[in-house]
Amino acid sequence: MKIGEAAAASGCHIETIRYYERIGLLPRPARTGGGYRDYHEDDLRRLRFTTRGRELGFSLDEIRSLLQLSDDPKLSCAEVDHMARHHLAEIQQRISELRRMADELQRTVAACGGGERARCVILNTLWRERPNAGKANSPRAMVP
Amino acid sequence: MKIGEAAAASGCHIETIRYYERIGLLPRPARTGGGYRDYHEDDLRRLRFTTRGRELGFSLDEIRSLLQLSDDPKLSCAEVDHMARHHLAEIQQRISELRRMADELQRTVAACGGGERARCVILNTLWRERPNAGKANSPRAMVP
DNA sequence: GCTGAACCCTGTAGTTACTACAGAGTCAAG
DNA sequence: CTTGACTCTGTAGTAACTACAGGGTTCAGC
Repeated sequence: MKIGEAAAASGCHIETIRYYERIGLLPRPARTGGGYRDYHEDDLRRLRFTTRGRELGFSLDEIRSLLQLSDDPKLSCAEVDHMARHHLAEIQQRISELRRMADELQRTVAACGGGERARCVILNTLWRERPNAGKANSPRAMVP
Repeated sequence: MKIGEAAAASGCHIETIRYYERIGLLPRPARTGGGYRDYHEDDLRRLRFTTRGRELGFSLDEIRSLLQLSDDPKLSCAEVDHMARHHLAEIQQRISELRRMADELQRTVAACGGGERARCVILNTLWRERPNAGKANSPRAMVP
């Protein structure tokens, strides 16, 4: 099957498939006489594994590891399990970070309400001092 | 004040401040005789506005717009309000997407439980066909 | 046999928001 | 006058794609 069909079957773009091949996530497929990529069932399975992993938020590096682990005949489930748990923890972290943002935004837009105040509540929030200044990014220490 | 102090006072890295200046988000500050950047209270306020905006998840382009709107004497609160609501909606979108991931990951790691099965439950999930294949990325249509 | 549309190829450059150097200059203390 | 901490410019790297430019291939229809 040609790359366009593989793209349609996997739900990702043609360029993405070529990108995955370029970075070595997918093996180089067979070629037709005219130089077109020719995907077989196995290539497609591997591609689907990748897109599925992306849908679960895994990075391409993590997916690369998962594929290697999966290829291993004496598969260690524990390692996969550890990766998944670690990844889940990261996602939960991101969720709580986003929720913090959403909560604060919600409060400010509720206070503003689209009205015509002298000074916008939202902008005031941004100009105001932060409650926990200097802790967000852990910048390098200043000696002087 | 020097850039290192500004970094400490704003909670972001020195390189980040220079980056903001380079892309025109912050105005070029005064310079000392030796060529060092010399930040004043106003520069710091603007920098803090930016880091605060980042904490709320706004993109640098959005922050640029917010700064312009804020500089406008006949400030239109409605526009700021619209931006904030739009941004909030995007964040909520991302939260629900992450929650979808977290839910599915949670189910699989719960089913696996770190045991030594013949075939890992997590990997099985990845190898399995997706329930809604081909819809995730809206790839370009295939005519043939 | 020829044309045109639809598909495919390689290679490169752009995106976001930084981060990490290299190689040099400045400044204050000892 | 040296040393160490700080700063400067400029460039290149990161993740995961996306978007071309400039060509080649395939095939249906005439």
